[in-house]
Amino acid sequence: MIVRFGFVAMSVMLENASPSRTMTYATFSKLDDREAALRRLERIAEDNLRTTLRLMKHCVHHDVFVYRMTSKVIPLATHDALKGWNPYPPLEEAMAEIGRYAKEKGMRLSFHPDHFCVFSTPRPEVLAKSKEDLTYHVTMLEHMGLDESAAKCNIHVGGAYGDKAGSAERFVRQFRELEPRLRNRITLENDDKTFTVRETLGAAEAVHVPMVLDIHHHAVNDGGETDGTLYGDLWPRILRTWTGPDGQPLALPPKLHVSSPKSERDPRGHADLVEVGPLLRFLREIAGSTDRLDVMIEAKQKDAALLQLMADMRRLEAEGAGIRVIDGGSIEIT
DNA sequence: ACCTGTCAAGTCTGG
DNA sequence: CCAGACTTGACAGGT
Repeated sequence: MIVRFGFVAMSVMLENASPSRTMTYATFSKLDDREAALRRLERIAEDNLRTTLRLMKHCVHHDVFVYRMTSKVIPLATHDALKGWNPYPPLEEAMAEIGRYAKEKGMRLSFHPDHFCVFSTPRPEVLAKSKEDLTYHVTMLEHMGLDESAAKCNIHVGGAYGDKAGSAERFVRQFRELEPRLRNRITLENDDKTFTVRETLGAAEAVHVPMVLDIHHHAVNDGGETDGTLYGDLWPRILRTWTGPDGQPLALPPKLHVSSPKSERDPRGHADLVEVGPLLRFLREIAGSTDRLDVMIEAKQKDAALLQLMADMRRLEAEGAGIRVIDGGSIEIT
């Protein structure tokens, strides 16, 4: 099994490399020339896209081909007071360049809309806002020229509202009503408080989208599953969500999210780095089940955490741990 | 240059 | 029923 590693949004190694620069609405609304203010937002967005491309080159330099872009590319993109603003035309070239570079280098790009994208909500206005938010992310991928087989948006099922089963059903119902353009862009991830692996998997199967397994979320919200049910039942079903109707693997390999608990006091928080031991144990358990796997590192130290993890992998390789480090961003479990 | 409070958002909890 | 917690990186405004 070939495993590629990636990281999220920003680098702690590069200087002045935030892809999430912004302007608050308070500042925007104080500017008296609205058109000029909009141009300023567009300029910030363009800078964020240039920085995103710079981060992608940084990835490739380190043999990293899995990268999640920040959701905060276009400041105030979905703000209610900016309805009617079309920020995309001036950003088209910058977005196209990102897509071209990703395809040229074989990079897997993704988005993870924040927890405000909730298709289980009972509130129509929140559902409408969720559609808007997802549309924003999908529109960017479209402008990048990355089709739905190449780039996805990962979300959670959402809130439980005191009735988890009913909320899951509402998720499925409301999700099915989405335009195919949005539906076909989704992956679903188990969360750390509410929807467990089994519950998320049920929803993913019902709406026919791939499921991303977050092993840290599972550790703190396991729904009483054992290793036996995880490896014997749930994981094979998760893998099946990454195949087409013909049973053939999708273009995108299955994806895993990995992080380590921040502390005993805050077990759900993300630590600076990722512990190599538990991750490697998991990878070994599933090594025979798929040829390829992409692992998203979600650590406070971002790219530095990925580099440290790879250094740990090299050490284990030298100790004869049955892994082969292929390059700076991928390993083979043998 | 640095520090503290605020911002975005929706859900959930405590009072 | 409403205020505050939660989460995160960056702004905004003060020193």
